[in-house]
Amino acid sequence: MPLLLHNSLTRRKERFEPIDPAHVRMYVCGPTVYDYAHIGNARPVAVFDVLYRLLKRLYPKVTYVRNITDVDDKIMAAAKESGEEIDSITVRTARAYHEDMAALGALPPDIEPRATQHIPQMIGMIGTLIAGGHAYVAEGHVLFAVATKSDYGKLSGRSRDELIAGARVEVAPYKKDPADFVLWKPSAPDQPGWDSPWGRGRPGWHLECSAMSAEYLGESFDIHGGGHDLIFPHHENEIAQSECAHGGKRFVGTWVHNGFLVVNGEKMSKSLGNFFTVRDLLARAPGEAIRLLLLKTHYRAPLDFSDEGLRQAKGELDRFYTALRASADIEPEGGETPTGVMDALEDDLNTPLAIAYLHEMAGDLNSATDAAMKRRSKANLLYGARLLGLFATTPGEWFRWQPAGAATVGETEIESRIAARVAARKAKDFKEADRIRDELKAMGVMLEDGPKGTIWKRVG
RNA sequence: GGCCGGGUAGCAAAGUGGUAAUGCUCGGGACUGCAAAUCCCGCAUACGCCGGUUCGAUUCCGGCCCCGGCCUCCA
Repeated sequence: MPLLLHNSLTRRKERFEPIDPAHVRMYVCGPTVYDYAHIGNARPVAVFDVLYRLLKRLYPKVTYVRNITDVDDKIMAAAKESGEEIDSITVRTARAYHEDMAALGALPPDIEPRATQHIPQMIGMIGTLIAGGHAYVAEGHVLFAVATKSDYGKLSGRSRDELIAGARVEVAPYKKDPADFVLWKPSAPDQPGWDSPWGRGRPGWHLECSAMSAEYLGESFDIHGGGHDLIFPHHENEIAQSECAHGGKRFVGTWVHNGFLVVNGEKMSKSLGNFFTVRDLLARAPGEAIRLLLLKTHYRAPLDFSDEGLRQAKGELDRFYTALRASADIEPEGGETPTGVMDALEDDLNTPLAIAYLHEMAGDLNSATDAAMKRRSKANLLYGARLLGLFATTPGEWFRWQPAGAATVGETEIESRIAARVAARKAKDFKEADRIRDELKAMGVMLEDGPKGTIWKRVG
């Protein structure tokens, strides 16, 4: 079946038709690096990682660009508050971001451009916009003239008049039109800035994505993604800048936006202070459990984050890894993504349905009676998970995971106690055997007696 | 107010014009010294409300209610 994606521009699920089937190009808005990523920031990373994997399966070449915003007023504010140098903050935070996203099993993008390294491209684009009559200089600022883009508002579904009517902020006096937005703004001597034809200054937020996507993906490309909240004004303004700078050429074919992650029904955000960083969560659950949690809900639906949800996601992976561990000696047969999983993902990234198939396959594997069936169902489970980026670890590693700061007991110690228990059981001293089992359980180690002997796992 | 997403069993979460996947929870059984894991069976009379179209709607259309988001930095 063809790949279907919900396009925010048409508000419909439509067949994905790449501009060049030989080379699919995707841009996703990345982080502003001034603080650790929270779980809400991680949702688009997980979602677009699945899309990236799927596209790579479907097309010979895919270029995935995700930017890093390293010049921004929030970064400047963070530097002022802590006294840490801006460069130090952005480098350190970007590194932490990479670590956290890797822990979630996300593949790195092909290109990860930084705003500060593309100032000339941005200045060039502003020049083009001014020359084309789409931008003007006012009091050291360069502003985009919204009135020059007749279809401005097509993505967010709002007219220029509505924007002005709904505006809740004071309009800067130098704007010709209240809806105009900043392309370039002047920097004070103590603020980061670059020389430009309009004086020393820095770019407006929307501009970097237009300049960098053009640099690496061309004036028109296939998919642009990000969180739902970016539709307005960020993506709307990107369209305006890019299309006006490129002679009206269509900027992006398919806009994909993920829904919000909420906590207790409320939006999670840094400004509300009700957020969990990925870092904190990784101390409480394996990264893959966080990833599964993010993919268990369809990407466009709201996702209510909770400890119970995280616990359940961990439990589901326990089930999968239990099945894999029990079939460790089975050689998987066949290497195809199962049709159910493939169809689900091609239908607008239906990850919850794909995961449901995974559960059925785990059941098939557990209940398989003959070797051929086992080989086949193990292959289905393994290859089904691959596009979702799951089962990145081995059952052995998975069952060794424990939360940070947990009471711990060494593996040799565990083995020797198990040996003592085996001896006790052999001697029919079940009281002693149960005592050892309870003792280990108190230390977070669960025992399972099976035909092949006793195995153990750590539990969170 | 405008725009967008959502409202499915105890929880989570898919989906469909002909009485609805999957996982967890729960009950029974098998296995086990007992457990755990696994398997088998079962469970609940689950589709926000009101109309309309239809032989038939949870699914299509209209209206309404509720939750959340955007309209200001934000994934």
